[in-house]
Amino acid sequence: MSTAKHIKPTESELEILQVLWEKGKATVREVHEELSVYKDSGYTTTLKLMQIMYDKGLVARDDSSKTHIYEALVSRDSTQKQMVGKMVTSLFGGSTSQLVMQALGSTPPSQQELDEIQKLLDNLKNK
Amino acid sequence: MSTAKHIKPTESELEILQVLWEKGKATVREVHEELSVYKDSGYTTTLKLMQIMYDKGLVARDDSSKTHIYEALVSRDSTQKQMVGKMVTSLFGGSTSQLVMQALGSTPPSQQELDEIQKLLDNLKNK
DNA sequence: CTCATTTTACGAATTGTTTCGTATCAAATG
DNA sequence: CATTTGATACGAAACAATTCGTAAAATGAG
Repeated sequence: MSTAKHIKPTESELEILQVLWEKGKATVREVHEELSVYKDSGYTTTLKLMQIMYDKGLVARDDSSKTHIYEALVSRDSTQKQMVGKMVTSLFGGSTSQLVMQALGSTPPSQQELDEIQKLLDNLKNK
Repeated sequence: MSTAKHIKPTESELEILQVLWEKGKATVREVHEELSVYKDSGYTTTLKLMQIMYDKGLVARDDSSKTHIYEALVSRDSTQKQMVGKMVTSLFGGSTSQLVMQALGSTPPSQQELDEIQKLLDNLKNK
């Protein structure tokens, strides 16, 4: 039992999870390189954060060799679900459709993305 | 121009804004009563938070009489927009449609809500 | 008017997050 | 083997968010 599902990652932890979800497995160095593109905190900061995430159970770690290899323990999907759910209750009074309308209204996606959403919508309607 | 749009309310501040959006204007006491339903921090905690929000420019305050009357300075709509935007970048790699799909997929709205979304979708497609 | 109540103000403790400096260890290079 | 390089560990500072205790001021009841 993972018991980590209800842990809410912080902003910085989310950034790191992003990278891990994308890469699957990664060293601190690799994660830090990615973050460096848009952030300028030091290497040891990333290291410390990932150690904390390990303590919290957000990531797994293979420390069989000198350079440790990390991996996300929470899935992107479940984290998205958790945070979207939180947002729906805390900001949209529980109305999922309000959130959807807000999202679609403020930054309209491309034609192709609209088609995908349409497909999902069609699916939901036939129930 | 409010200049407070880019301030990100904290979790607790959001709870207070919730009440202010609902009530329009309210005293600290009134806000605290509402929060008490599901939270058990003290009255002075709510007071302090609202004072901080005043300093930050998140709320307005009428202190012409002893009991001050507060009012939200940031709109529910713009706050939703801001937080949804943040979530899209930080959790969905910038893809609004991914957020929409996640939201629709995990807690499907009612038939009527689906129709509303469909209407918005039709609108977006004709552009 | 006096006292109890309600309110704001404010300092400060507590807790959580982010950041970095420094020590230490292991490995590679020469 | 000595030195440089690159990695982890760890403490602690800096900052932010939350919480409360206590004081002081205004109000209202008797």
